[in-house]
Amino acid sequence: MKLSTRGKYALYAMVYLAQKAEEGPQPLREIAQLGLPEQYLEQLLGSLRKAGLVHTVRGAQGGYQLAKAPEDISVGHIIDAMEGPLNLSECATDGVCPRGGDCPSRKVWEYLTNSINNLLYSISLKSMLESKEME
Amino acid sequence: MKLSTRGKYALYAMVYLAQKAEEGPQPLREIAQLGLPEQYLEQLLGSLRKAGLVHTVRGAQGGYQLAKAPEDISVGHIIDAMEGPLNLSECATDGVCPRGGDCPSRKVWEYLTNSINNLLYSISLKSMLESKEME
DNA sequence: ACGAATCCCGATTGAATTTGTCGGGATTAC
DNA sequence: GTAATCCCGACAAATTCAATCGGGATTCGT
Repeated sequence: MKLSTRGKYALYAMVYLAQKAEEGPQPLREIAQLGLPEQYLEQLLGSLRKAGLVHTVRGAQGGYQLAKAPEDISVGHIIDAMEGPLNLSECATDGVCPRGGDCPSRKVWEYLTNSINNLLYSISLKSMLESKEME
Repeated sequence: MKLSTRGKYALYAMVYLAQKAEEGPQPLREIAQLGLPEQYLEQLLGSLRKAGLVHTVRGAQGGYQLAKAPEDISVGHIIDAMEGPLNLSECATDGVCPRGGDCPSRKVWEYLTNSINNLLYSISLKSMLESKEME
């Protein structure tokens, strides 16, 4: 199981923005210096904006900045915005499982989905920068 | 983030085998009654065999059975066998990250990988059948 | 020894998804 | 007005996933 580059790049970008949170809008060009393909990154930032995680300033001297405080943005928010809600098995959500509601696998999907989401949402950009909560 | 059908089907099959653990080898045909494409499932069972999770009996009256007790096989073993080791970001393992070792994202990948693996390996087929450990 | 029931396995195909690129339009600072 | 930016939909390439195909190898029962 692997994360897509969408989620990965987006997290890199968001960490960058968190670091520069006090310095006004950061242009795409700058952020892409992290080693990310510029035009692709632009798309990703678009998704982050639509998800309400970044705020953009258009025009010259414009750029991207966090829409909320770093402690209010979690890895979960970011991954969600980039890849859609974590969904290990449709069976766990859709309810279109041919098996009954007592299917042992379904319970595992639900349990895992919840657990992983808790994990993801418990790590904020701020805690990342402080390297906290990660032992 | 989504699980591939490889992992999903394999878990269904393994749960089935765990249920029939006392009844001798189960032919592919039987297992596929779960609603899984037969020839595809055959491939998957091949991977499970190579990973040492199932044991096969060839020839007429042959079939598949668990290679170990249901309490000794975890969801983690199965997912691993089907999708390779959980690897959210190569950066966390390869060490080929252009960023330094103090990259905040890298720590998150490592932390998440460990946490999720712990989760996965803590759920055995046996506990699944008993619906334990899942609240 | 034979036939039926099985597993084994590599090759191939088709679809979907991912990872980008391209080109031009809209907005704003200076 | 011009340069610096963001915005956005369409396109293309590469990769991965899901599944099928065709035949080979093993073993049971008789």
